Amino acid sequence: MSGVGGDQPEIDGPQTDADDSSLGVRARSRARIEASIRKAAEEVFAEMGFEGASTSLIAKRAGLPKANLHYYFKTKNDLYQFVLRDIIELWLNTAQEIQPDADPATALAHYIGQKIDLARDRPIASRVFANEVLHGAPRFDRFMRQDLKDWVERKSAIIEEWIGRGKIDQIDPKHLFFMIWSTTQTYADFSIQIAAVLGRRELIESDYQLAAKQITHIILKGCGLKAPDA
Amino acid sequence: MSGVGGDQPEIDGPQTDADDSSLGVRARSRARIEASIRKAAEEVFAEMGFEGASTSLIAKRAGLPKANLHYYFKTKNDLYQFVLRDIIELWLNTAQEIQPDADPATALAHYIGQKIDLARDRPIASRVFANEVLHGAPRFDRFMRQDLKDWVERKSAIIEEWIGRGKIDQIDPKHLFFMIWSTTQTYADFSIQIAAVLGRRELIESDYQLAAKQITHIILKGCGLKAPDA
DNA sequence: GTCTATACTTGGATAGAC
DNA sequence: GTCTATCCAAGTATAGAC
Repeated sequence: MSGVGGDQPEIDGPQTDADDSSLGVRARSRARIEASIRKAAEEVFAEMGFEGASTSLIAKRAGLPKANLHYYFKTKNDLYQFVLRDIIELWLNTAQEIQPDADPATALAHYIGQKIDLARDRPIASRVFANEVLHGAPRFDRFMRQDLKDWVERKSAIIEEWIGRGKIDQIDPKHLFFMIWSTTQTYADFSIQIAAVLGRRELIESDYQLAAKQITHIILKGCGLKAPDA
Repeated sequence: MSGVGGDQPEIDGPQTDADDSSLGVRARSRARIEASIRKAAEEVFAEMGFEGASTSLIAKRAGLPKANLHYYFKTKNDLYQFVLRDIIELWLNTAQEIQPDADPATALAHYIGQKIDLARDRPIASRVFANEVLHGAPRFDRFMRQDLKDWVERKSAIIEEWIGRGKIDQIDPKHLFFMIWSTTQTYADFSIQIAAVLGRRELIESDYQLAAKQITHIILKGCGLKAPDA
């Protein structure tokens, strides 16, 4: 059952009406329910992992009976795929500013800021992603070997071009991405550990700000860039 | 012999591991079996998480019947604690070279190298740790809020001293540790993702070497340090 | 479309023979 | 100390009433 896109999860439900005229109200209602299921599922998958998550708990948090959830998503795996698709989209939509003609310092600073914002605003999505990868990505392989690999290669080519033009030190672009991903996502995935070390119950706004500032400073300076004028 | 599994939760005992030269035949046999159980358990916990791991699979991989495993470890949680202790020790034994009179560049470079070595040599232990933190550290809280927090505060005080003496740029020591942890451990925890992006089935020696080199370079330069003479 | 009740399966843990 | 057989709880999924 590997592959996110190979066999797409049925976001339209078990049996769509051949008749489109009934869409309106019903489809809206369905969309609302699916959204509340997705939110509950994301939380539970993040907390307990795929195996640990129980459909009954997800149903309870979404405020409907377990059997009803199985009406909307035939299997637990279908529901999981539904959640993952959302997360993949978040990932692939970052780093828009990394472009050949951009200023490297500005673009990288912006990218790091974007990733820290995601860590603060969507930590749960990040944890579902991390959990999947951590456990061997059995339901995620296609995304990583195709979409993500392509993404990195496109972005790395741009950085290579920056290097060629002498706009940035000669570093390995791919490992630079691994560095940016890890340093920023750690504030979502391992926020509990960081909060514990900082003596807090949970991270606060100034923690994220300091993190973004210091990560940006060290990486930019480490790559031979000066802080952007911003 | 009296030490039959049930009466003493192996977790908290000061009991040492494999050094069994002074023990009897029975204890030696017990230690061997416990070691094989630990190895199997570490693998299974890393792959499936705590909830997903089944004692039957652990028993199977350790080459003994399930009931027998429950003879050595009364509950799944006891076994998990047993595995965690080993990992905690690994963590707390790093960064010996971070000392007030050390050269910052040398000490940090060595620490980063040590962490990358761990990522390469003990990725499974790292993943069990990561999984525990990722899911809210329900069985790990005390370690993080006490031992680890103390550890970071001791080490951070040393770095503050370096800063005071002008040996290193003025950075936040704690967030520097978060940065070193995340950039290095990502090569264990998310090695599957990194390998996928690099187009490999698994990471190879040169990947770790390049990672260590680039992480060290960027962090040292980013902190205003020159590469150590080494 | 939604809910109640239930069938079926897996997995943690134990009893008791050897 | 070790193994077979078994109990019991939890969890996925479905049948069928409304």
